[in-house]
Amino acid sequence: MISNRSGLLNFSLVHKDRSSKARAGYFDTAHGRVETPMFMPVGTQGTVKAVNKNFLEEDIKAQIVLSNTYHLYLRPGADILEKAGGLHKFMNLEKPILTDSGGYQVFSLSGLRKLTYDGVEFSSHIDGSKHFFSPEKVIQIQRSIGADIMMVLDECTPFPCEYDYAVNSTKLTSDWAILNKKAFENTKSLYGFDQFLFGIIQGSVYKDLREKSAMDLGKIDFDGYAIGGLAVGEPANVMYDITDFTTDLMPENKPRYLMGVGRPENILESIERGIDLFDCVMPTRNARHAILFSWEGVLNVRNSKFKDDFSRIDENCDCFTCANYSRAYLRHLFNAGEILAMELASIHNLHFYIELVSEARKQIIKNSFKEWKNKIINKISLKNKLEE
RNA sequence: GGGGUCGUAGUUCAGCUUGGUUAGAACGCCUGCCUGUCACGCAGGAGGUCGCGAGUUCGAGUCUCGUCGGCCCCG
Repeated sequence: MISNRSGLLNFSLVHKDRSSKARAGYFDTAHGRVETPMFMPVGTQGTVKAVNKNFLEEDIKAQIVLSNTYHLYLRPGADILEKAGGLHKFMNLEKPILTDSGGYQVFSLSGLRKLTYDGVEFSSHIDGSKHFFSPEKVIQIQRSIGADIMMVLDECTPFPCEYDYAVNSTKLTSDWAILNKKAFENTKSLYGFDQFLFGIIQGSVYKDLREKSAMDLGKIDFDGYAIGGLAVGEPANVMYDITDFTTDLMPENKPRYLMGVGRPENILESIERGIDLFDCVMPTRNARHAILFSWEGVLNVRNSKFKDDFSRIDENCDCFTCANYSRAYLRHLFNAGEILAMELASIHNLHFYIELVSEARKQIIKNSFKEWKNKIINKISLKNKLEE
């Protein structure tokens, strides 16, 4: 049965941690189940950069991938995606897909943009052509994409952000949320399966605005709720504080998604504060820049000390890269500018991120999350200090 | 043997005509950064007795002479 009503996503809590707000759960989409906490690899342009389908599914074990409305709208365009039968068929991925609305791009590519109550006018980073995004337009595009989970159009405030600006911005995001929901209800899935809609709570670093935003959005029955506007340059303790504050105001029976976060330690701290979903470019972008994550901390595999280090990146990792190649070989590939370097590093980093959240889930169910989290974070930061 | 030409950073070169702060570039090397991805990107750093020796000059990578080495041409 296809529905164009939100509030129908089946999210089940499997276990709640006794000593923190951490929770383990799952939800189902037409393209499969997502176990939470979960990390979503970022596939902005309909591809997780440098990683093919086989590795994504079988080695990395991604359960859901994030893509992007702004980028797919500009290229290849909604018409091509419709002709292809949606993004799943186009990129040949039978996994759940969540699409960001483009709200972040409006903020991050803000060189040329004009915000009004009706939407945002912006110019393409590709050819400079002018375009207009409204809540309705963004829903329509996400229908063409066929994302399992669509995100509302919002305004992502920068950091620092003046209080007065944040007040107006948060109000705009709340007003847009209503329009997003209406557009969602007035349109239908194009490809024969249910799509869901998540709202985004804004409010910058101001608790009263976060509270207002959470209340406004809470009145609208979204399938899940995201916290936006964090990890944009504010100190980590501020991010944790706002996250902790905001999750208390979010429905318990719906997925909570902290957008754009983050470093491994950010993710663990946020799981502790009640977050279920994450996405971040860090494992993939940093992989392409030779930064590898591991259970022992971070290493820059371009460093000369690895030139004759034939050990694996991480003794405790069983990803394809670690099973087959050494640090010295990775360093050689990066130094030589070989494409394989980015592929192998991306596979490893994504494998690590997904294993990190999967292990967190197991620890939550075992009621040992907090101890485990402290141990892991100490290990990672101790190693990072030794590196200095 | 005679003539020409070139010797400057690890590499390839610029600077010399017209002498003047701390001799530059590219690549390479080293290090750091990256949080709802436009970008195999961005930022920084180390590295040179300017082949060697004299001379002219207040001052020489630059002008003069010698010398050593590479390459080319003529015998």
